[in-house]
Amino acid sequence: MESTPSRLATKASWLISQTAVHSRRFVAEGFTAAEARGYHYRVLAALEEFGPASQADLGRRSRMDRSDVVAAVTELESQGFLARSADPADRRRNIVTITRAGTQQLRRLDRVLDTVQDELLAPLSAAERQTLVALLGKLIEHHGGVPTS
Amino acid sequence: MESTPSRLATKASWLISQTAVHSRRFVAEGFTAAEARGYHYRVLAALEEFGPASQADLGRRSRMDRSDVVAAVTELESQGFLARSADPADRRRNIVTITRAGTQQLRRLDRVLDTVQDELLAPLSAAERQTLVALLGKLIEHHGGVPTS
DNA sequence: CGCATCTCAGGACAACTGATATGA
DNA sequence: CTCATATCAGTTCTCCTGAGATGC
Repeated sequence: MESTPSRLATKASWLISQTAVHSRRFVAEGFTAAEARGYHYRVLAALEEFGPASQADLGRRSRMDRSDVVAAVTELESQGFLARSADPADRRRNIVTITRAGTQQLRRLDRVLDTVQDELLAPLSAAERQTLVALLGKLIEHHGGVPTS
Repeated sequence: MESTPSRLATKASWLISQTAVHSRRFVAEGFTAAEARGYHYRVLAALEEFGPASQADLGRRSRMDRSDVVAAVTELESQGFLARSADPADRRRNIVTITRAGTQQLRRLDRVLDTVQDELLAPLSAAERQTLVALLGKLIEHHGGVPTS
């Protein structure tokens, strides 16, 4: 039974990346079934919560690179989950709007993520889950990624 | 001030992947300076802790795909950090051995990771860090990646 | 024969960079 | 002119798949 080098167990960077691997596996499973990817969820979530926005705004809100926003929006548009239209007030901008189908897709993906949540955090008690979420939120906030607020 | 969609803050999968992003950024910074990658560290760590091994064993121990082990070992060999030699008892196998330079490189990378640790976990108290490590370890263990034990 | 080992080719994702065109 | 926006082309890294050659 090959065991993992013990020094890795003391490195937070290793623990986090490995946890992320498991998480990604679960997410990918559910998302590919819905013909979606992580970027799609982020864009749809930002659109529903903040309303129509330019692609630059979407990128800032969902912490995505401008070029990845272009690709994600193009894909979501071809799936009918959002619409691109020129902004008459600023002709550089595209106004991106979520469609009814897009909202439904978002609900679907939300359900996928809730399922992932349960699978991923299965070994933890409710209190432990809360603690983990709080600690991770603290880290992200400190490093520039404000979660809630 | 663009804020992140609040629904994301409640999804553990998002929190973990975002934390992993920050972590990877820190690690990459230190590792590229040492001309190394994550795979290199894993291989060297396994070699030092368990001694010479075949590439298949290295893959199982460091949880790497067989094809990635090939690439990592080739790179480390060309850097002089390990040596490949044929196993006389089983001619399918390569016996991989860490060199003195490889051990030194491992120490260097260890120092990098310790620095990353401090940067990444900066906002957490010592007790919180311990809690986080324990919770993540629990998750990984449950999902098939035994850390210490 | 089945099975394990090593190797290579290449795909999927997420994150990122640089260049370009256009318009505020 | 400077800055922002949108787009395209291409890179890196990790994880993963499939196929082939060789040897147990």
